[in-house]
Amino acid sequence: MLNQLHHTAEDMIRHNGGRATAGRIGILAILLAEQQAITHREIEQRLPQEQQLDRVTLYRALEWLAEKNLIHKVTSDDRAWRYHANRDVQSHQHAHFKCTCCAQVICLDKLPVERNWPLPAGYRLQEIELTVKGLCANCC
Amino acid sequence: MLNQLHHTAEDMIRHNGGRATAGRIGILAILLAEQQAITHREIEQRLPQEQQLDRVTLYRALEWLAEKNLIHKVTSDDRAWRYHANRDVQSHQHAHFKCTCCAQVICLDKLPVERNWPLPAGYRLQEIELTVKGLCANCC
DNA sequence: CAAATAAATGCAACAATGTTGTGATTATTG
DNA sequence: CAATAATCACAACATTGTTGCATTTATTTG
Repeated sequence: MLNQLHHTAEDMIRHNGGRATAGRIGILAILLAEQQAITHREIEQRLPQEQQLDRVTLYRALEWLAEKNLIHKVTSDDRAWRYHANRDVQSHQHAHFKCTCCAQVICLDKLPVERNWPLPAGYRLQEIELTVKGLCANCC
Repeated sequence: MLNQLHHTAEDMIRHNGGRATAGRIGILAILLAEQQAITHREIEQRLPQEQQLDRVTLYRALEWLAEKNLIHKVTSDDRAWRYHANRDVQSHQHAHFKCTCCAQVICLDKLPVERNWPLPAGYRLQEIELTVKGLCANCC
């Protein structure tokens, strides 16, 4: 199963004209396997012992994956970015839930975010980031 | 005028049972004078030369002010918190605009945020944080 | 398949933001 | 004015992320 994801990951990377290195494939496979958005640290922990990457390499791989729209970054209030695979390329809406107790972050893809809010005159909207905070089922 | 704000600030602090120290009063007056949400660094810069505070003191004062609901923190994507005075105690809704060019953050208090979005079963909503990103009038 | 090369990696050093512990200082109270 | 509890300043540390550069590696080319 994880093997399957590695295959998928490799395809996604090659389709974007990038080198299919063990690091990138491993990272993307981990993100594909994960329902939640996870941190740099959590990705590191999920990488097999024999394939630990330098912190910088990890950051750069994530940057590259985000650039190619294979994953996206989620801003949080603990100043650690979390990452999540983009399963369906277009419809990512940046709506997330973060548990204030266990810090888990999940994607609320169904959440409709209106794009025509009134801004002050002369302002232009580019992107909406919406985070709902609360308690997850486990922490309730 | 700034004098007036100092007076207001001092009142707000005393009403919450805190010590009215020069630092706290100065910080709160600065935040009251500001339309935007500003960073730790920007607060430091606005403090008069003869009254510079230690970084830690500033952080702790901000923490205290936020605890007492006199100000609020705004999460951003550059992992620096921004602070803004709570003029009217109840109706703060955590809706903000951030310019992707100059990093300015303003409050969009008028923005209505619905509080009854569908969450997964067992999840409880506590707070909604919404940031609209785009270009401000100056940067357009 | 081997060599060439552009891309990716690892290491060291740095930067920014924020936190913790502790002894000194100060606003407030009586 | 003295007592005292709150606040402050300093030092040291933690976390997250970035930059520069020499080394390694995936891919391409002959």
